[in-house]
Formats: sequence, C-alpha cells, structure tokens
Amino acid sequence: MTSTIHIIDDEESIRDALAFLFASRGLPAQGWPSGEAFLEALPGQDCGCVVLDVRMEGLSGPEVFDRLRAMGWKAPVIFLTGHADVPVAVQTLKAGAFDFVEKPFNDNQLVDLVVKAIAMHENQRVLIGHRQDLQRRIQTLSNREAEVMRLMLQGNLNKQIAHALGIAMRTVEVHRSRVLEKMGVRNTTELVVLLAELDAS
Amino acid sequence: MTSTIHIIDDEESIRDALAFLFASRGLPAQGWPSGEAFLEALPGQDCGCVVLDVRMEGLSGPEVFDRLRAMGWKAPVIFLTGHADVPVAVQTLKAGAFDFVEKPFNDNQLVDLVVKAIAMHENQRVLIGHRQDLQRRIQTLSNREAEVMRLMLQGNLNKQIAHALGIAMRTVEVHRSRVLEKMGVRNTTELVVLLAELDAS
DNA sequence: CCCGCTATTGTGGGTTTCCACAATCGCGAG
DNA sequence: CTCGCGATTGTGGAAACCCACAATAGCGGG
Repeated sequence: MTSTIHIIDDEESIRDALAFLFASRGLPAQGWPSGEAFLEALPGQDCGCVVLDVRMEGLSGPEVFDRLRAMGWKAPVIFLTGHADVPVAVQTLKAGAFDFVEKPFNDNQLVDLVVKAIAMHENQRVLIGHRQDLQRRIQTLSNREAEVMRLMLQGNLNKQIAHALGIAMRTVEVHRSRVLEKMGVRNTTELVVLLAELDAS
Repeated sequence: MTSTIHIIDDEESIRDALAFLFASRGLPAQGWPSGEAFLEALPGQDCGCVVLDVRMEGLSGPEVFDRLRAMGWKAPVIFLTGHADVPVAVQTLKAGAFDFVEKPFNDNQLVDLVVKAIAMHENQRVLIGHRQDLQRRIQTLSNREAEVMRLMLQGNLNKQIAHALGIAMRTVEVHRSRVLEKMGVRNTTELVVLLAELDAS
C-alpha cells in the first residue's frame, strides 16, 4: 500500500505521534500544521486518507472539509475531536465524512479505521476510473449515435427507432452498429449491463 | 399523509409535547412510554417514522434500534438526546439511523426532519413493493427457465446458451420466450433494464 | 391409470438483425 | 476548392430470432 495518510492538526505533538503510529504500521504519513497549509499544497495523487482535527486555529476541521468537498475531493476524511460535539459529528458524517473519533482513542482501532478508509478509497478509485473510461467512450458518440443509443436502451426495434427519428432502417442499423463498436460491447444486452453496473456505484 | 409518527420516550411530558407538535402540523402521532412497549405492540403497517429517545429506563434507544434492525425494520429512526454523546451518535448514524438530534431542538427543524424521513420511507416502500413484485415474477420461473435467463442476461446468443446447457437451440427459444412472457417484458433489453433499475435501489 | 406440468425436439416460414460493398449530400476546416 | 467526417440510403445475402403446430418422455399427484 503506497497511499499516504495526511494528518492535519495544529498540535505538533499530536501530528508526530500519529505519524509515528502509522509509520510503525508501515503506513506512509505526512503532517500538516493547518488546514490552510494542506489546502495550499493539496497533495492529491497519492492521498489515501485524511485525518483531520476538528478544533484548529484558522480554518477549523469542518471548514477544511467543506473546502475539500467543494472542490470534488474524493479521499476519505476521518475527524478527530477532543471535545464532545454531537451536532458537528452528525453534520460531518451526514456530509460524507468517513468517521468521527473522540480523543483519546485506541491506537489499533484508529489504524484499522484508516486501513479500511484507504481500502474503500482504492475501491472507489477503480470504479471512478471505470466510470471515466465509460464516459470517454460515450463522448466518442456522435449526436445521432447517442440518440439511437437512447432508443436502443428502451428495447425498441430498429424499425421503431427508424420511425421515431424519421430515417431509414438501414441508417439505424449503421448507427446501432457503431454505438456497439464504440462502447466496446457485443450487443445491447451487454451495453445495458455495462451502463447499469457503473450507474449503481 | 396517513403515516403515523411513533414517539418512544419514558418522559410523558416530552411524548405529549412532541405528539402535540406533530398533531398541530397534521401529522398523526402516537407515544410509547418504553422501548419494550413499542416492541411488544410493534405497529408496522402505518409507521412513517420513529422518534426515539437515547436515554430511557429499561431498553435504551440504541438497544431498541438494534432490536428493530435485527428484525428487518425499514421505517426511518430519528434519535433525540439530551446528553452530548459523540460515540453513540456516530455509531447509530453509521448503523443507519436517519438522524440524531440534541435537545433542546427547534420545533420547525424537527418537523421538517420528520417530514423528510417519512417521504424517504414512502419512496423506499414503493421501491420495495416493485422489488417484491419482481421477485414474485422470478419465482414463477422453472429452474431451467431461470438458468436460461441468467445466460441471456450475459448477452449470449441462443446457440451459445444451447451449447452451454447441452440442449437444442429450439429449446432455448422456448425457454427464452417463456422467460420474457413471465417477466412481462418485450425483449432481453427490457429485462436487463428492469432488473438493473431495481438492483440499484 | 389419468392428468397436468416441465423439458425437450422438429418443421417450416416469417421477421429482425447484421453487414460488405457502394454511393450521395452537406458542412466545416484548411 | 479539396478533404474529412457524419448522416443517409440501397442491394443482396447470411445469421439470428421468433413461433404456430406438433410430438415424446418423465415425474408427481389424485
């Protein structure tokens, strides 16, 4: 596992302790003294997970989280808090945070949590890649092809599509064939299955 | 909206205040003095939503929630708490609770929340109904028909299915036709679309 | 034993899908 | 103006799908 865990906390002792904990488990980690510093550097490529303190000088944890979400951030975010704050916990979880942990925490449990978060992120990265690949294929379709595909997906016969679009059935066959070729599938059934799999995730 | 809101709280004043609040907004409500009482009566048919206090004599809110989930309960559950308890909030939310609200709460916000929860439940009820209908149709298939359908859904030609099952292509045609008839669709595309839509929800 | 149901198979004919080969037209870019 | 691309269409032939009509065999229940 090569993903880096990014620890954002204005307390150096906490950052170092966590970095040491993760390093001792073979998990690469990097600390950031503030949300601002992290947002400015914004290391995205190798990020496996963010461990984010709620209370910080400057931008708070939830504020950093909002910024990340606003820019389409995908890596999981685990909040740490030393103060019981139910509304913040509820709000961040409902907004998509991976988890919310009170200090003091159990080392093993935090590591397990981080490992789970990284694994989930990895799975999602694969799915996102597939979805982007599918999107690229869809982008190669001409307008007409895309239109024919939409009607194909409704289970229409070629002659029904021809009638709907006011063109010859031979033309529908041409478009249909090109759609299947560009989408890399054998037939309409495979196309529906492919689109459905990625729609569901 | 005919769904009932079930309020579970061992404090009669809270139950009555909430029942009054909901009634004043045209939302039918019923109070229960304990989790035990609710679990014993277990009104399921008209339940739109459960509002559940965390701290109670006997079974606690989270314990009631666990019992409900264990029996496949579907209606949304909103927790109320007078004590900041982050781990409980996090755990119940991650276990599927609809929301977690600290007392004192804003009347309008709680009502909005309940209305949202009921609407979500209604949507899910419709989907569950569709899924059950689909399941019933699938149950009408003979073993052989179900087997042919599985291969159909993979985009196989009749002759491919015939080869895989070691039978004549004519037989595959017969099974295929009966599958489409029993599933109430025009062709394999409609069948895949139908199954995918309900799989995704 | 009879009946109903499922599984299986065949024949013949119609419909739909698929496509190689071929061609025209319109539009936009260089 | 030329070229490339997309949209459109036709011909002819093969493959795949669909099904009415017909039949046999096996199994379980009454």
